[in-house]
Amino acid sequence: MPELPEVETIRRGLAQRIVGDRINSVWLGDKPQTFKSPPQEIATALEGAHVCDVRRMGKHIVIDLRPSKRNQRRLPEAPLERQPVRAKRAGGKPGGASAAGTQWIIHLGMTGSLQVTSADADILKHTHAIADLASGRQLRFVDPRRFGRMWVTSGFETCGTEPLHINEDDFARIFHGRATPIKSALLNQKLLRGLGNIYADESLFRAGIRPRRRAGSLTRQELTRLYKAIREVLTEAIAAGGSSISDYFDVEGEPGLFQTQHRVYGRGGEACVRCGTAIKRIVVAGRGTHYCPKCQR
DNA sequence: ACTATGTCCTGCGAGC
DNA sequence: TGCTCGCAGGACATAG
Repeated sequence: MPELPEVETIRRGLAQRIVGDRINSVWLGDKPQTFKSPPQEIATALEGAHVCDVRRMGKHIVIDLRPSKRNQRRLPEAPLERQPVRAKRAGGKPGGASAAGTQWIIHLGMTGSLQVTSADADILKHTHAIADLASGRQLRFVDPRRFGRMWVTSGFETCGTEPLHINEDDFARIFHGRATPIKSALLNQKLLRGLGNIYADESLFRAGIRPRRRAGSLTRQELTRLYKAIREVLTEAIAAGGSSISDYFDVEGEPGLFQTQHRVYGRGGEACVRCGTAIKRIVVAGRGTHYCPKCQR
């Protein structure tokens, strides 16, 4: 399941391969829920567009496009998403630097992947979109379980703060007064964006905090440990090219390596790497949750 | 306003 | 061997 490190790995691979290229034509599949904009609108926005940049916001991939001359008509602005309660209004620049351009937004969901292939490569089952590039290659979106989504917009904004950008004080503030389990809070993209089930479990293990602890009950010392643990885990995972569990591969079809570094995720019943106690598996927020009952309090 | 839960979707592995 | 069943989970809708 692509979380921040996997999406970042994909972003880097994509940026290397498609920035500067142009989209000649687009094929979109017949699964309507994959497309959050009308398919015709996506096709119009993409066809002829020049790829300026590939960025990441949380788990979203943002492909910045300069529309073709023919299609300069502006897309509707992104609907204003409800602001998280404690989010401060960022100083008033409306839309941001690229508001003038078009953005192709892709969320990979659980099993989504993006591949840059030659035009004659076999088309995998569950391929939902293909963009023909001027270089002769194709950018393909494949997603067996169809939790992934794509759409086009301008001035894409999303709630939550990047866990690798936030400072420690703001991090601590996010959890203040919350009764929900800390694991649930970590998965809430409106608070922090980019953490998913794997890295939430791994971060809590490194911080020595039980997943069911009420978020608001964490001491400042624990929050400091958690802040550092998250940064450490994400940084290491990005360096390893992400974790390959089930369907994850980067744009070249290469798996990540971080799964060998998992200390609790997917290790229910096995011995804790630190103390040897059996790792417990419980369900929190409807998600499989793994922790060491001795190391995590 | 916050929190918890059900829903979507397919592949895979366990069990018989 | 071949079948059924249950599980995996990110984001969103809905209910409490």
